[in-house]
Amino acid sequence: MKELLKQNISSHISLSENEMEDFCKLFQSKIIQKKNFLLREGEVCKFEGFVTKGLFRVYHIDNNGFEQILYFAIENWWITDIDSFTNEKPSQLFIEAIEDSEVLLISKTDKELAYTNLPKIEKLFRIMTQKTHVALQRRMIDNLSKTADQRYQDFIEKYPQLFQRLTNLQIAAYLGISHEFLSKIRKKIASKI
Amino acid sequence: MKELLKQNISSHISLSENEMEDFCKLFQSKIIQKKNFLLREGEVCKFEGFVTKGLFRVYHIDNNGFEQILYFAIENWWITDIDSFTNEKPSQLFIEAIEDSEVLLISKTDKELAYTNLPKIEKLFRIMTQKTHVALQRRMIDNLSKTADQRYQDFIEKYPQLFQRLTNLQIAAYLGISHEFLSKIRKKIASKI
DNA sequence: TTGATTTATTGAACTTGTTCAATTTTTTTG
DNA sequence: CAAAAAAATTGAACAAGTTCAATAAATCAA
Repeated sequence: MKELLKQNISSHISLSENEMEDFCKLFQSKIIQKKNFLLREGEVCKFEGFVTKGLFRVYHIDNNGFEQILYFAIENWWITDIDSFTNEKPSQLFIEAIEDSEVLLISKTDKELAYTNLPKIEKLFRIMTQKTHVALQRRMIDNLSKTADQRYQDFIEKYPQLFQRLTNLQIAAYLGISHEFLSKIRKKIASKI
Repeated sequence: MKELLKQNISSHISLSENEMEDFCKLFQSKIIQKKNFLLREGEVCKFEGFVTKGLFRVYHIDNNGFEQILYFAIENWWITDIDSFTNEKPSQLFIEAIEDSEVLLISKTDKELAYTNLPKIEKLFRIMTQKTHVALQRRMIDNLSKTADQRYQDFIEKYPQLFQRLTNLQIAAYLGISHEFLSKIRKKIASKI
């Protein structure tokens, strides 16, 4: 059941079987039904999670009541509010299950413990944070330089499997546009084929 | 001369005097005159840098020839293309000195060495990457939810000292808007006072 | 210090994206 | 399966931001 997690860790660093076992023991499985929350705004994020089943959206609600989706997380992705988790402050984000889902959670204390016991874990999370940072940097550049139309087509191309599991409302909230405008983009694209 | 660097490191982790000395020895000073480059698109980024004097801009040029500024770095800030540096691939970014500047550079091999010799260095860079990631995440949300007007005013409020050292062209390239539009925003704000 | 270059401002026409409201289509749930 | 809820589409009027071109102001280099 923790096979996917072990596989994911192995793709970043190499651990002995014992080290892997010991580290993975620190994770606890949690089932979250569709439309339920792993985290709500105002709560302190007490976990770092690894999705083994389902799909989550991580979003923020701005002052005008609009939703901005920071990212989605499907199987084999990590999920947390890194700001709230590391600084132990109230989160500004919601993490909601879009499908019936399962996550493996590790608490902050267990993670800190792992850092001290096994420096390779520190390396693991440094590498992971670096990778997500690089991805976000690319998205930042794209958002600054591309039109909504281009960003939509890039999204479909980059995440074809994810795309099929999302509604247009969710994709629009990720792209930072209204769903009506996304609808018009889709129409324009369809007419070109 | 490396006082600022030591101070910066101490704000993230605690090292003994010896550890600090040994680590800081790995950095070499480099002077970069205004309008010169620390890194150009296509080159592999061989360093991680710490700015001790001056001001840099880190930017990308898109397919239409437009500049997007990812971030600025002044004294006490770190600077690198983390994607190019960690994955040893050609950079998509330019790093250019906006003022006569000085940076302390550490090479990839020396940094890797430090990681192995002193796990606390791994922690240092994990913490730093996390912090820049959190900052970028906030900027991402702001870019998705706020108008250019708001983003400009936020920028001035957040980085008042940096703001004074930049041209409006540079600020516009950071905010992701044309400098003409920034000019109009400035006029509107001025008329309200 | 003057000429050259870069930066900033402005206006007009245009494009991209939003808002609101009405309608249709799809999905969910009892 | 039927009713209700959620998602998607469409059009019209509007707002945000761009583009281009002309001019002014500031800075740089000889």
